[in-house]
Amino acid sequence: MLDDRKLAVLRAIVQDFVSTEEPVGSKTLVDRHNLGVSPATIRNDMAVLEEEGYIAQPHTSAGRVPTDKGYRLFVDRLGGVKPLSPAERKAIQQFLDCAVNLDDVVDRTVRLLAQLTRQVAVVQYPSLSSASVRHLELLSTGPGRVMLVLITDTGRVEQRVVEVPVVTSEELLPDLRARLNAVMDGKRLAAADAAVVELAQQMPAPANPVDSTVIDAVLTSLRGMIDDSSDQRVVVAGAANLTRGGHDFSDSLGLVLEALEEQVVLMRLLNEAGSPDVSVRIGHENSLESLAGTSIVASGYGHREVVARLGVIGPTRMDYPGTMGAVRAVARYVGHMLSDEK
Amino acid sequence: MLDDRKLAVLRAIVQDFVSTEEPVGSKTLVDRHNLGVSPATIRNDMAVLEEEGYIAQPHTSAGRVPTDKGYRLFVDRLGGVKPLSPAERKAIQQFLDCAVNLDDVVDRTVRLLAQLTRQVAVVQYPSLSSASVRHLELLSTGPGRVMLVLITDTGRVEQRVVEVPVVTSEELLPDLRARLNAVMDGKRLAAADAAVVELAQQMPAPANPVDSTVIDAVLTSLRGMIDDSSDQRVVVAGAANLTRGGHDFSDSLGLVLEALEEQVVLMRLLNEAGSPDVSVRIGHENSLESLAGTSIVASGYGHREVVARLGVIGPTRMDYPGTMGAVRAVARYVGHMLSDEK
DNA sequence: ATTGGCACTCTCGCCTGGCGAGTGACAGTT
DNA sequence: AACTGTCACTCGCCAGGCGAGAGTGCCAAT
Repeated sequence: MLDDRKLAVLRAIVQDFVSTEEPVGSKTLVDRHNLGVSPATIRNDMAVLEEEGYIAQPHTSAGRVPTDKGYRLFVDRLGGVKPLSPAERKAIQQFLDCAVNLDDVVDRTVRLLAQLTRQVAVVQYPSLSSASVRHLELLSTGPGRVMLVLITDTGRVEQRVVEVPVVTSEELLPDLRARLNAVMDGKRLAAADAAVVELAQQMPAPANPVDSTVIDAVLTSLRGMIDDSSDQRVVVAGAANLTRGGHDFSDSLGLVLEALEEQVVLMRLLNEAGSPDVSVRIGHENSLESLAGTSIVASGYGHREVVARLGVIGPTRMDYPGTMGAVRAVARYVGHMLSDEK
Repeated sequence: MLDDRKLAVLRAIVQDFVSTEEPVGSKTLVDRHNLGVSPATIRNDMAVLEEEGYIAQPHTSAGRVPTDKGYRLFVDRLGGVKPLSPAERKAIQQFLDCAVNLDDVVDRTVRLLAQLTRQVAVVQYPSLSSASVRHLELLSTGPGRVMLVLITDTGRVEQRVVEVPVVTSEELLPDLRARLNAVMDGKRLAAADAAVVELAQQMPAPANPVDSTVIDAVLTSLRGMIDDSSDQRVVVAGAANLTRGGHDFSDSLGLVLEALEEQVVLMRLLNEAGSPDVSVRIGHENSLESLAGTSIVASGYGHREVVARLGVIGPTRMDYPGTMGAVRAVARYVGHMLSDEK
């Protein structure tokens, strides 16, 4: 149905349209790429491609433009992934190596990705639920107040303050802390929650009845914290890049900006393609109406297993090979990062 | 020089222009506001106002538009501050009361402010340097690794991991922690830094020579953390609001978005007007070239003293009284919030 | 000081016609 | 059977011209 030349034509159309941002006609096509045939032949091929729905013309007697379906074919079979230059790789490494914090890692990653791809970058924090507990700390931060600090092996720190009824006895908190760490340490968060429940039942009845309510308060808050912090965070950078380039979707720009501020929406978009490797969703393929004109290139990242996802959002007319290369490279480096830095 | 009527005319021009977004002429002016005079009189007044630089016309024979100077006069002497409706106040309170975290407070505040003013909201985290130390925790998170967790009375938590040469002796960390807390507790961060230095000198020479390097590593990292974390963070929300309204500065939109992603820039903008109360910077009054078309309404917030600032950024053509009212109200509520919640 | 009238100057929207890019169809060539 | 050259045709885009409308500045009158 589609012979090699037709595929070559489609590839050429995509490449030209991406770089010039203008509908591309048969003449300019043969001029720029040296396909060994005449414009007329190309026109016939283009007619077929249009019939099959891979390209379309914005209006009669304008050049052709790839459709979502056309981009999809391009990404799957024609474009490939363009690896980064050694210089770029080095720059990535140097930039990320300076990070001291988990926050810092994420922050640098998202900026880097935005700059590298010149598009909007989105990075999800390493999920807590797939992380395991490294330490739990209980601090008395004032009369009647206890602060819980939970530290995971991905370097994330979560804190919460609990109001407890009264001043507790001296040894209560250290004791509770020791017990909790004993059962939670090294466990996955989901498992840790179960461990807390179990511990609550096995706890010896405390000497002081007030202590019992304190323990109760702390444990419920802790469970709340575990539960609550599985809703993950994402950070965004490079929104200004949306204004670059032919303001082809200038009216939908507001809608896109709105979507970028909705954590849950971004989360869903990132996770829609579950593949741990780099994946692409083009135009209408993603579920959000307001993002019909945009594509999302995403990838999981992590050390041994995928702990979260990152990606970029840009117009469907984007440089897929380059973007995919950048996303893949950054995802890998961040993965390494997480293994040794924290 | 400017009699009462001329001021009234200026006020009317500002109000009309803000609501209609179109240059306002003498006729429509007398129609909408019932100044008891004829258009011709208004024209004379407008000529004077223009001569003085309070208004300008985009082109001959179009209506008049307020200049930055005109807005300034309006804000200082004519507009006043429009208090929020009781319903709005209640909504603010309810929305903010749900916050559990410092992060949560800031997050909710910035969203609230964006929604209330329908503009871009900016909230600065309570500064660490004006905060005081509530607790310092040292945790061993693995062989050769120590995590520092610093908690301030504003509820902020800062952490950092230190690589130490070898496994430390059992009592070293608890001992060090006790000493550090003893000298730092309750101190302002700036003072705490000095206290750490002093402590370093007074420390008895440890039994084990390796311990000495550990102590060194921890203390330098701690000082780095104190120093480092005085660079504050800001969060932004409502960027989508920039696209609302007549795309009068559509070309500069990209520049504004870029500015919004630069933490340092935002910080400077917020702090430019040092007044603890609500302050306004109009158009070219703020130092950034790319924000020439925008105004910034900001205010300090905090419980007893100003711990940080918040504000909104919008087009110079904005509803100043309403915006100022919203900013003031939110700043106050967040102040209350900080006093008791954390 | 205020007013009504009048001439003037702009911008904006609309229509127009010419231009050029690009196509589809068809007949000719290899 | 596939490719090529050609030609008529269709549109969108870009001045240029025209009229309407809005608003001003000035001046004489009250």
